[in-house]
Amino acid sequence: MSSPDGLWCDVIAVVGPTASGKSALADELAVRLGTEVVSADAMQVYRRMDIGTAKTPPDERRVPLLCVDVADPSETYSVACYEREAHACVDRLVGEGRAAIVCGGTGLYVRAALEDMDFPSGDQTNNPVRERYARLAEELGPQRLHDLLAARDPQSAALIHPNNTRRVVRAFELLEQGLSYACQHEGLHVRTNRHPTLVVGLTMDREVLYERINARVDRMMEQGLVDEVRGLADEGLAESLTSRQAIGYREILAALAGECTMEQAVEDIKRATRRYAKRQLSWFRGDERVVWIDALSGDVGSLADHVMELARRSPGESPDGGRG
RNA sequence: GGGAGUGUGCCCGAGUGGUUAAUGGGGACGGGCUGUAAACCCGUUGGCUAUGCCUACUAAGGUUCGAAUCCUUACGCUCCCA
Repeated sequence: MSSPDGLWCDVIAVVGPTASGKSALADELAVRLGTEVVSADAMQVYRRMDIGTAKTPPDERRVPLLCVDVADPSETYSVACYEREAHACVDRLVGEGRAAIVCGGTGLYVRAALEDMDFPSGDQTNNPVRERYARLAEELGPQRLHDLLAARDPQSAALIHPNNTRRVVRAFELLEQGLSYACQHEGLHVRTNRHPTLVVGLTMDREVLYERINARVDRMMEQGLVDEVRGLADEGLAESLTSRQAIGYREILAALAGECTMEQAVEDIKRATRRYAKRQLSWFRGDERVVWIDALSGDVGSLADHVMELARRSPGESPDGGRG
């Protein structure tokens, strides 16, 4: 294989919870390897959502940041769209004999970038079928909708908790396309990399992480998060299906609508971010490919040294690396 | 100084003599996840040498077969009159 710069891998993924320093490390790695960074973040795909998504400002990027600013906040983006774009970016870099640096905290997007997810083709996220079942869910209530699914597709129903209406609706949507949620669920845990990949996970002491999150939210406020949200609200963010669900945006939106004080909104953002970090940790802990390194063990430079060492070792000697 | 309240698990807050280790909410922790994923959903949350035991509703006594629930005192907090 091409293995650039004496590396055993073609892709280096940097994952971990928010505020753990992924972006800086990815940027450093990309500089050293003369390559580019592919973002794996579900919210950074949106244009003009910069401060709240902690997008590295263009003038601070030393290498191109891909898969960022590819959608309008009014659009409803999805993993399937992301997968296509991410694969194109990764393949281009690898094709040029360069290692692709994938960096992000959205677990599902990371998988989409690294693996072939094979999402069934079909309608957009926003579609009449989904809307119809969503409405039905409201009429019947979660339990009865789930009962309905159980009658038509017991295997899928068994996999989805009755309260998880979103998934139940999605199962119906697949059913309409002649597919079963249960079928695609099979082999869910088999992770097959498209290219030889090193996945590095950044962790740190939970308390320190939370302090960093709090500080980062305060910084976002100083940088003008409220103005950013206000601007987006003027162009209809509040109606958007996906982007208004972003942490930081929905809370400020609520405050702007007079539902709570701005002070309360800031607290809500911090808490939501903490929880998000926890979920991210939970997701990545379940990924056996991840080689964890302590983000507090050194500065960006030494962390990059560490990663380079892992990437140069042959897969056989590395603790976990080469699988897939 | 006098009077009236109140004190519950990490926090808030129900419970006013008996299926009570104690409803509920928050927080925290853990988990799930294949087209909204920063979303959506679930579980745990006194301790243990655990099919049972111990410690628990400010503290110490008391009443009772039995108390977080009733009584006494102490301490803390709140309010009212001075």
